Amino acid sequence: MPARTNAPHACPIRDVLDRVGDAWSVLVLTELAQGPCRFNALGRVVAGISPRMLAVTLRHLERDGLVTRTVLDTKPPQVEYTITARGTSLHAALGGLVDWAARHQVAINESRQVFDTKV
Amino acid sequence: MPARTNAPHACPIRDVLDRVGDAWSVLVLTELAQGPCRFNALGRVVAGISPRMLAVTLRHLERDGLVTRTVLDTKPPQVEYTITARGTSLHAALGGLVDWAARHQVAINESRQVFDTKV
DNA sequence: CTGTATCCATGCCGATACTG
DNA sequence: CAGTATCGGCATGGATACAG
Repeated sequence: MPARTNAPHACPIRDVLDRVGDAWSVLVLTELAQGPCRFNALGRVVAGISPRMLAVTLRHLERDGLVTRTVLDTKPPQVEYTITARGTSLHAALGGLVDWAARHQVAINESRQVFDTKV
Repeated sequence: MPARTNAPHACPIRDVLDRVGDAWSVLVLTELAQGPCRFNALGRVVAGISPRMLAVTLRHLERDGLVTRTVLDTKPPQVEYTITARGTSLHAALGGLVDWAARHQVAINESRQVFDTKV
């Protein structure tokens, strides 16, 4: 039962946590929270992401109704991704966690160092 | 750059999100939020977890100062795990996300069905 | 520009067996 | 009871090449 491979859980909340656990989803969502963005522009801002993972991530976010995908009939064609209200609310909910992380980050690193030197 | 394998990120928040993304960490932390628990008792409650992953997960949580490990000198020796204040606060912060998930879960599933039938 | 298809290295994690 | 050691399958995701 390894996280997101199988899902025999009765707990549907897992779906959402799995999305949050996905590194790229959070980064992309955070980026789109600042305004609409095109594919390659996202690829540049979210450093290190491959086209493949960017496409997969965007597809997931779109499937969950967190972002919308609109094709502009420019030449050459461009695609703009925009965060939805639902996506914005998730980003806000995520903010609570991020705040927690920011507040405890130093203490956690200290704990880790102590733990590592003891072992 | 797959999530938690490498970490060339300047973003330290990732560490925390990685922990949240780990399925077992959240489940174990949630369980311990209800009160102290011993190793095998946890193994029974967190259905499906292997001794290995339970040990790994608990060590991670302990390393981050989210739980404490106390050896009782009983016969046979038992080990009790207890959530710390820091762990409790993380669990609380997690609550915001869980609430969000609960509120949007139905709509998300609808979006997924729509998306899947369109493709 | 915006993706998709394929290949393959990496490493996670379940199973099993064993120790203090 | 509370773990650790080892093995191996398998999903994840990066690299590359290519298509619309």
